Amino acid sequence: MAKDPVSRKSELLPGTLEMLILKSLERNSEPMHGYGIALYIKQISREVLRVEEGSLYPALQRLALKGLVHGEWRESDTGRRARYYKLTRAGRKQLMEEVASFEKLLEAILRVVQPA
Amino acid sequence: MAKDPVSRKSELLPGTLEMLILKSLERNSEPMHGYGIALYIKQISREVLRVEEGSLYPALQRLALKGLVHGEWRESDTGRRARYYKLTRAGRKQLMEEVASFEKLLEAILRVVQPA
DNA sequence: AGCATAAGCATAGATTGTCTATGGATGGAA
DNA sequence: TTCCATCCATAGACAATCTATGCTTATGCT
Repeated sequence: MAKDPVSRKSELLPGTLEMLILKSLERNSEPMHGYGIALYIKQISREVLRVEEGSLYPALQRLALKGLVHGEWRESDTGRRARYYKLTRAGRKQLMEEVASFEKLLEAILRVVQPA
Repeated sequence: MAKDPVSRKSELLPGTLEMLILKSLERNSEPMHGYGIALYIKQISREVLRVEEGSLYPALQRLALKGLVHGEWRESDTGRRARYYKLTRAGRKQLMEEVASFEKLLEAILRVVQPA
C-alpha cells in the first residue's frame, strides 16, 4: 500500500525519446553527455518532460549501436569522466525522418482529437 | 529472412489509443461498435491512423473495466450482433483530462523539436 | 449452388519501450 | 564529515501495442 500518490504514467509520449535525444544533440552542436541531455530536455520543456536515467542510458546505447550517435569518454567541465555523444551523419538523417513522421502522426491525431 | 518489408513501427503514438477511442465516442453521440470506431478513426485521420483489432478490442475491454465506457450487445445496421459502446460520465471526464495532458505534453515536445 | 468478401468479436503471445530500483564513483560545499 | 550534485550503468517489472489466428454471419457475385 501507500503507493501511486498521483499518477505513475510516463513523463513522455512513448516512442519520442530517441527523437528528443537526437534533436538535443543537433541543437547544441557541441557534443553532450547523457546527464547534460537530460537537463537540457527538462529545461527547454519547462520541466514538463523528465527523462529518467534508466530510460536515457539504454537509449543512448541503442542509438550508438545503430550508428546514429558516436560516443567517447572525456572529462566534463566539472572534472568527472563522462561519455560525450555527437550526431553522426546517419543520425542527422534519421532525425529528419523521425521528425517528419512524428509531425504527420500528430496532425492525424489532432484531426481526431480537436473539433474541426 | 524475407521480413520487415518497410518498417514495423506502430501506426499510432503509443499511449494515445484510449484517448482516440473515447474521443470517437464523444464526437459521434450515438453508441458505436468496435469495428465502427476503427473505421471512424481511419477515415477522419485520412488513413494515417490504423487501429488494429488486436489493439482495439483489448482497449475497449480495459475502458469498460475502468468504467469509462459502457457496452451492450445489439444488432448492427447490417443485422449482425455487435457490442455497442457509449461514454459514461466518468469517461467524459477522463477524456477531458487526457486531452489536456496530451496537449501539454505536445507543447513540451514541440518546444524541443521545433526551433524557436 | 458455391465462393469471396465485408462485417464483427476475441484471445494468445511476442515485442518494445518505458519505468523503478539499485548500485557505484567523485567533487564541492556546508 | 556529511550531504548534495554530477555522472554512468544494469536488472527487472510493467504497460501497451502488434501479429497471428480463429470464429461467425450476411451479402454479392458468378
